[in-house]
Amino acid sequence: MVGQKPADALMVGSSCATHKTDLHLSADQAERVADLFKTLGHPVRAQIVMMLSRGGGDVCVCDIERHFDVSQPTISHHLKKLRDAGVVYGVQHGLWVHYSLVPGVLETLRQFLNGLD
Amino acid sequence: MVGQKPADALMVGSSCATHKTDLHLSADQAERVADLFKTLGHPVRAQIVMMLSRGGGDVCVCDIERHFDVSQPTISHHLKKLRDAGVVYGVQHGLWVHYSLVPGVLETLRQFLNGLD
DNA sequence: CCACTATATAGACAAATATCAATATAACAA
DNA sequence: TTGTTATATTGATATTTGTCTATATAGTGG
Repeated sequence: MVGQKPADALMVGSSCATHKTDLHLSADQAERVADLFKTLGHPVRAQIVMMLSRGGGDVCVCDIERHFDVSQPTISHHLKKLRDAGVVYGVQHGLWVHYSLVPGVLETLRQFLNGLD
Repeated sequence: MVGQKPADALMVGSSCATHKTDLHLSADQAERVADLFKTLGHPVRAQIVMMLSRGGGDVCVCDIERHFDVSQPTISHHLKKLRDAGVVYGVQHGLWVHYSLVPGVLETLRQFLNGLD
């Protein structure tokens, strides 16, 4: 939880003219949303997610590696970040591991974005 | 541009069974999408964006500061990151500055997310 | 001009991140 | 068992990030 004031500190007055600032998003929810955004906030990870989506899942790590000009451990590191955030999962098939998107996990972000503008 | 292979390196064969990995997202586009995601990838910034949306724009910095338990320069720093990413803009009104969302800027992300799953 | 206020900037520092080379692990195959 | 291969982990290192205090900037009002 980062720098969040208690709820009863919201909506107090000020001398300037704008007060339309209630959040409608708890600090916990903000934390989860931000964590997902951060996870997608690297070009390699954004593209991995897109590959898994486009490929319909079950994409081999060896095929992921081919698309990028970074080392194998770096790809493995990005996959771990995606796994830890609950965005993807991997299944072992013999020597290979096939990755897929966790279904519905990006719904949180869609809802956040659709609530905006 | 981060660790992106040239396009002609895509879709080569492998000994494992999955090859459904064409990207449909250029490296430049991935960079922009990731940059926006990264910008929203902090709980304070995610909540600032939500406040601006909920408030319909023209929200005073002084009202933003009230919601968080971090110092004034830290809020200023986060607003700068949001400005630099083209997510928000501020207009001076006397001593105060009113921030708003840049209209439509999050459309890129909606499109990215709606193309997934 | 001077004091006061809101916001931004500069500088310092700790923590987190991205990357790579080297190594470990685990599954297959001979 | 021994070798080979795909992926993960470890450890080192450079860069980036988030935060603070202190200070600057710019607008308001006497």
